[in-house]
Amino acid sequence: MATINDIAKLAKVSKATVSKVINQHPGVKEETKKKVLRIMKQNNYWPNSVARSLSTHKSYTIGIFDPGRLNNFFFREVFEGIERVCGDKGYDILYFTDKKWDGSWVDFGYTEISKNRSVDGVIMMGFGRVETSKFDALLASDMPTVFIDLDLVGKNASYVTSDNFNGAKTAVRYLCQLGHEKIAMITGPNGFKVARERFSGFQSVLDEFEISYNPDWVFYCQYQLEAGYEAMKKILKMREKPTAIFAEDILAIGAIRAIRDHGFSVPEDFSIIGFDDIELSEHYDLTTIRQDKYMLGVSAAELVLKIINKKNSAPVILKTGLVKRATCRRITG
Amino acid sequence: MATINDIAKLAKVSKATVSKVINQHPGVKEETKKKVLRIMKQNNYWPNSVARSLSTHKSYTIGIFDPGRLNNFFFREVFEGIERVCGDKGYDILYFTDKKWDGSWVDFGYTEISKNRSVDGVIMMGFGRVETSKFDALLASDMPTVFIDLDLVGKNASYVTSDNFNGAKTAVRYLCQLGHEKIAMITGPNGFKVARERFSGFQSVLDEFEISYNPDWVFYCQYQLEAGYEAMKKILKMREKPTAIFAEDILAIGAIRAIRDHGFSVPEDFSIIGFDDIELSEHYDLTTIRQDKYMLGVSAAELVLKIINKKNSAPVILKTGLVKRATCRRITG
DNA sequence: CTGTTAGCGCGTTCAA
DNA sequence: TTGAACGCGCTAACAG
Repeated sequence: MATINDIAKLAKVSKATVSKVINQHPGVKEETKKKVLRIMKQNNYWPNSVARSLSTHKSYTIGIFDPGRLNNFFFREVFEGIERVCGDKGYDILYFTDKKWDGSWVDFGYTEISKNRSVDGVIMMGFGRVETSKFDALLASDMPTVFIDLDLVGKNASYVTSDNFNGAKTAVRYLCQLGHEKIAMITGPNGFKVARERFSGFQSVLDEFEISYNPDWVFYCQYQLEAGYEAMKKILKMREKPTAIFAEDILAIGAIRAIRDHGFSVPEDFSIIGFDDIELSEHYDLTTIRQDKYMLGVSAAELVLKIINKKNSAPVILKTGLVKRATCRRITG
Repeated sequence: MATINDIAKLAKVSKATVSKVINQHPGVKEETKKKVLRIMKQNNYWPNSVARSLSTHKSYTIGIFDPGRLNNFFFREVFEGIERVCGDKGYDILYFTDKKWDGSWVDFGYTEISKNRSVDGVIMMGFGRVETSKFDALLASDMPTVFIDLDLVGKNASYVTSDNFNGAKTAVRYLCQLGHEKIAMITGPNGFKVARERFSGFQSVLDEFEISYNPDWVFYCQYQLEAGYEAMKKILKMREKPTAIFAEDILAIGAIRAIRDHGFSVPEDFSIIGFDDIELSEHYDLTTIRQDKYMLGVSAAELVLKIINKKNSAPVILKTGLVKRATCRRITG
């Protein structure tokens, strides 16, 4: 690979001059500029980005921390949005792997890892739990940071999220309007921020419709199909059963499978409404609340670039929408 | 962030000594080593990887080119395997985004992009078409490279793939053994290497069972559910219909949906066998040939690391397996 | 065993 | 308008 020195010699100028044309600095005679550019083309030269990073402290790279390893129906779509924006702006993506040998990310610190690799900013996704202390250093640092679905702000940190509270309200309200008064909720771990917000929306609508809240009909579980399945099995064993269930998509799908496996059907016996609208949901004809995952990624990337460029860093909250499919029906009191 | 100089001063040694303890070079007195290590800990110091890359020409980073942008049921799982191995070995992953502004990857060249970013090796995935010319430069270069599902070898290049030919044979043979003699195939674009191999396997078994080959029952289409749906619609309109269909999973699922939408059922009216065993397949209870996608990723990452370390670089071909579920039935001649 | 010195490839003053 | 010289943080001979 040719270096800036090679080009300088071939063009019979100093490397400083070459550097100036590369970076489009003014103060280079048009003639020599042309010449340098030509030599660069001829030698298929492109400045080495590592050396450049070392001296500019800028890498045109966005780091991503993602404990879910993309093994998740949700964040895969988010990733697409991030990729699109980064590509358009000339950034590549550094996906931080989870190193076993150094005690993993948390022990070493997100800030250190990011600075060490000289990424220009980081996106934190898939950290659902509400234990913000491990992010303290990052929030206090000057590393441009954007959290997805965790409303943390800091010196150079902000977040993007869907409007979980209102999305949940839309879901439950829809159920109520169809005549349901006995509504269960199967949701994520109690420690998860998004799960809490959705639960708040759920309760809020119950109040609104003056429906009494039954704690036996609320299930907290891991975000896995099997967990939704098990929760539904418990519901099926109750003497007093709900007529409708609100659950995040993957859990809703688990519930649907449990219902079918036990000889019941959807929506005849139970109405189900989801939250997320993951790809799988369409295959189950699941009525659900759609989160625009691609836009979540786009927004996160755009926001981190804004912070990098010292523009505003206001959090972004995305609207959700009701997607009516076939798992909810009207019931008559 | 502390630098090696800061540590050297604090420890009252030269930075060369610090460098030696960092890199675990022999020839440092145990005592000074302890001291340096202690100072490093105290100052939360970790060597800057960019500077280190500049002087060592090694970055502990594996690059990935993936035109499918992970927006694909298949490569998402592959990615997990890559991530696992890279993480265990201390490598991060640089995901090359598709830049619009520089004429995209192909115009600028995979080799240049890789060298420019100083990645230690690259994995090429999701390049299905058989147009190998655009890889010529990469194959001739000394950049350690591993292709997934494209049997290209070069100076420092090799590949991993599933045994598509034998996998396809297993699938079709299973159908034949169930008594099917009228078998259609819905497959990917004719230009795709994996599609060709599977088609060869298909034909091979037809010969083996002395079944005449009917070209009207072979459909080439994009790897999209809708394409499988449309192909099946055509089959449904034929007067002489096959009794079984062999198709890659996403196409098989499209076919199943078409069959159901038109009032027929699986496997009563048509037996369907897939290839891939993507996540979605289980939800359709699709009998299929499983590719170990996670292992494909693991193997690719291990192979590229071997090449980097000048070990052997023999191609890896992974076995496939038959996963019996509910979409195939025995028929009586 | 330890320190000095010279790069790695590029950006950026500051003179000329 | 151009170039010499220094610095980014670290590694790698080579001396001492």
